[in-house]
Amino acid sequence: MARGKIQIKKIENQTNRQVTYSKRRNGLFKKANELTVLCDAKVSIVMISSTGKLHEFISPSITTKQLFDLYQKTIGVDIWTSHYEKMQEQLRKLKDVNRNLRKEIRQRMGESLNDLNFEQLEELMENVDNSLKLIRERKYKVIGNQIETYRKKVRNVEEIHRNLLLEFDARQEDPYGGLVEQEGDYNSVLGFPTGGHHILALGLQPNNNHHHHLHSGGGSDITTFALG
Amino acid sequence: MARGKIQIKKIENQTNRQVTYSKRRNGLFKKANELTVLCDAKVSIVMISSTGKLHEFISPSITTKQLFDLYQKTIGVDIWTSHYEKMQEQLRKLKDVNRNLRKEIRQRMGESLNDLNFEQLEELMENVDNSLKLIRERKYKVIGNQIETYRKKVRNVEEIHRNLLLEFDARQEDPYGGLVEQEGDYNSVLGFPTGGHHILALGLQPNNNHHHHLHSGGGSDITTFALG
DNA sequence: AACTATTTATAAGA
DNA sequence: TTCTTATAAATAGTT
Repeated sequence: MARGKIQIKKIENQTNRQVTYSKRRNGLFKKANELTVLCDAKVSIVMISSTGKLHEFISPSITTKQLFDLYQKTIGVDIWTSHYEKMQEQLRKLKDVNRNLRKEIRQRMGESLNDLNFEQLEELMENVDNSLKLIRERKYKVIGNQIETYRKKVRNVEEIHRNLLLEFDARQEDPYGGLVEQEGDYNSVLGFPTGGHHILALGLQPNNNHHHHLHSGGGSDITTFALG
Repeated sequence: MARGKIQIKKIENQTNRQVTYSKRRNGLFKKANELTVLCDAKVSIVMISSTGKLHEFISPSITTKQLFDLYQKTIGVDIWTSHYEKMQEQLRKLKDVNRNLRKEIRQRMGESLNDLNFEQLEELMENVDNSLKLIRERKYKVIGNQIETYRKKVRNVEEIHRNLLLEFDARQEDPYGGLVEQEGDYNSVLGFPTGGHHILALGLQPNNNHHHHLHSGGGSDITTFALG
């Protein structure tokens, strides 16, 4: 539009084409900006040059995505948008449900009771009381199970004990081997890594007031034990 | 740009603004079209006027959607997809939180206790027990408030009653007017549409066994009342 | 919408 | 790319 009129048709010279693209792109963006300001409009320009380069103009008051969302809403609904809106709706509902669940818990914990009237409080109390009973019941059942388990373990230990005694009687003439080496079995049977000791330790505790010393060799020295 | 230079700032006159918008929009689209042809480029322009109207230009060789898809691919950060994935993540988390909240409630209701061990049951029981105390406290407070409210109403009624008796005494000589006309007040003060009657009806009941008659003129006639 | 005096954009050259 | 500048095009204000 200067130094001679031109035909509006593709510029075949590649360099010229790129120069013109650059110049006119600037011109277009400048005009778009003026339009934005003068007319309080929102403008988005996206362009891709013949070499594949992308340039965009967007009014300062908006983002390309926002404008595109608006465009979709106005022109027609595409799949993505409807999917997106469904997800938003779902999110909203979940948050709502969540809030209500939290409120229910708070009320069951004795908080946020201000909007409940007398009848509702009465109902809540009865409900929580029932729950308490159920939990207590369950607890007793768990205790019962544990007792039963221990009872079985004890029976097992007693059985082993009996067998050991029999074995001990059988080996009266053989002083080697016997109770001491077997002690480990008690613990493993009880399922106590260390605590198993207690059962034996409580009943029989070394009395340290007596200065006793372990002798090597067989003798009449006896370590004394006192009840703890 | 003609008949005088203009400042690039919002045109305040609404009509001028719309005229300019229309003219410049045409100019912009014409330039965009020239750019498309001359430089073999792809151009999309989407604009929304200050009145909310949407206009678009798109190069003949492409659709707006295609160009936006290209835009996404080129800009890379793929605004829709990342947004979409964030939403899905958010949804997933919310559902998770939701499930946990429901489980907590069920446990507080004495259900789904199977995965709790003895200590956890003990803790839960204590917790629910505490909650129960809080709710009971609140209930008592609500009861207390109600009692207080009624106490005030009763006091109010008593006050009115006293005043009526005084008035009644004062009108000993005037048998006209008095108790009957005032009866309506009792009800309204108590806030009972019908029940209010009881309180007074019990205390003060005309004894119909005595055939009493209201005399005109001052006299010593006294209506007698008996406890109901 | 059309007109037109001016401003602005820009093609070609440097 | 940028600058220059002659000239084409756009457009502000008016009718």
